[in-house]
Amino acid sequence: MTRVRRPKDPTELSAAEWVRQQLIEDIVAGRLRPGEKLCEVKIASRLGCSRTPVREAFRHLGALGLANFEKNRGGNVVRLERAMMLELFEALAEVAAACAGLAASRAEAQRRSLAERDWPHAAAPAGSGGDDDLFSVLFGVCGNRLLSEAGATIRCRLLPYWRLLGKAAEEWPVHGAPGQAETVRAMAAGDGRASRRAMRAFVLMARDQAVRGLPCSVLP
Amino acid sequence: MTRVRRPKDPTELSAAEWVRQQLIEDIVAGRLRPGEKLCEVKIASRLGCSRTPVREAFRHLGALGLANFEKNRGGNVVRLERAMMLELFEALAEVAAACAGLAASRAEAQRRSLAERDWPHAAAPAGSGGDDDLFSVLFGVCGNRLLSEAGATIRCRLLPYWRLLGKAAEEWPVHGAPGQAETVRAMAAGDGRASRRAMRAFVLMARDQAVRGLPCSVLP
DNA sequence: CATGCTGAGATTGTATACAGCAAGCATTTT
DNA sequence: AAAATGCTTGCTGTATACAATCTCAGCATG
Repeated sequence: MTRVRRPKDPTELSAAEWVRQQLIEDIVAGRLRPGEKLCEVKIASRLGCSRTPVREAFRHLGALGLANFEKNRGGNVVRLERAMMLELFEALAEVAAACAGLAASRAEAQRRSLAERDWPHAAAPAGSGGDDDLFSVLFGVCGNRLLSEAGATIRCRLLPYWRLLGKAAEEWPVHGAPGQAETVRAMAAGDGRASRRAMRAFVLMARDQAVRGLPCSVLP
Repeated sequence: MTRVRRPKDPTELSAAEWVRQQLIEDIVAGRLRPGEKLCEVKIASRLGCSRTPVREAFRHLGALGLANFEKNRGGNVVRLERAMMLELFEALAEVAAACAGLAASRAEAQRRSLAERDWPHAAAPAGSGGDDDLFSVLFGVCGNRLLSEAGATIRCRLLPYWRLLGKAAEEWPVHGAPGQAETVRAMAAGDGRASRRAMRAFVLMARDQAVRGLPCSVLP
């Protein structure tokens, strides 16, 4: 893998933090693939720092659920099994539904802004980094940082697989748009119950499509 | 603070992990109080290890939201403000409601076992460590590890303040029991919608009582 | 041929050394 | 006297050294 050096900009970014961001990006973007071994020394030399910041970053990845580490045996990028992916989607559905429900009861101005946007692409686990898709905006206006973070974390864990959907993901906007639009309408109208229901259904539909789309070789 | 040494039992517990557990217990039990400064050197010497494992534990506390760390300036045990406590309770209500809803749709045997227990004390943020209160059991039977963990984490962040409620907490079982019983009944009956509603109302009631009970000196 | 042992190499866990940042205090300057 | 400046001290961030543990090829043995 190509060697990267951290920009020599000592402003506000410790090596540990930089490494952490770098590794998360690498995992989400698929440069570090599910199941891949994470070796402190190799990562450290690739990123041009010592093992210490790498270790701290590793522990953070572990806390986020993006990697597994066993004592004295190093770690791997988490490789989801079907059951776990179903759980992740289920949890995402619940958290997103809760966010939608709360968002529906927030200040009307914010909600109106939701209805007026045009939503770029489907949002289920969705666009790799852009922060203007349904979820990112939803998490922004729901008014509860904890739910937002929980949702964002869960989404992060699904993203590595999103890329692998390939063609199936291309069809997403087509099938996803109606559910997404319905959710947005309900939120804009301030109907909490309908928002929850629509959001939950939307994510669960995404789940079915994703689980169907991934062959057993990548999702055992 | 009294000096503690980790048991010299090399079975399956790295120093870092031990320190982490120790610090979490200290925070939840109030031995390390909200706002208290966390100094690597002092903690390390108190726990009889070097700074390295302590640093890793610190990062983990940060990820859990139990402590804040600023670059080059060390950290403190998180001190909640009223607004944040409200957010935590709100998030807990949503997550617990989701768990209750899911639990209501799981295998009947598990649900029946819920109805037959007798519930020791109220459960809102509740009992410091026991794992037989409503929440712990709920998280166990809801069948979704992610929601369980999210809920447990949020609860952990509230626990340090629970202790401070003092007399108000004593009254808890009285006011809390009805809502709790209703929630359990609904889950045992397999009524998802009622389970969610009852659980949400139950936690939000706990919130109001907690926020009322804490003076401004401890909850700015 | 299968099985178990062994020792070298690799990798992690922990301790320590060193450098850099931050806050407080004393001294100087106006 | 008040403000500015430069030390001093304590702490954190990172690198590196050392110890403990795991892995696995190679060999002996049944």
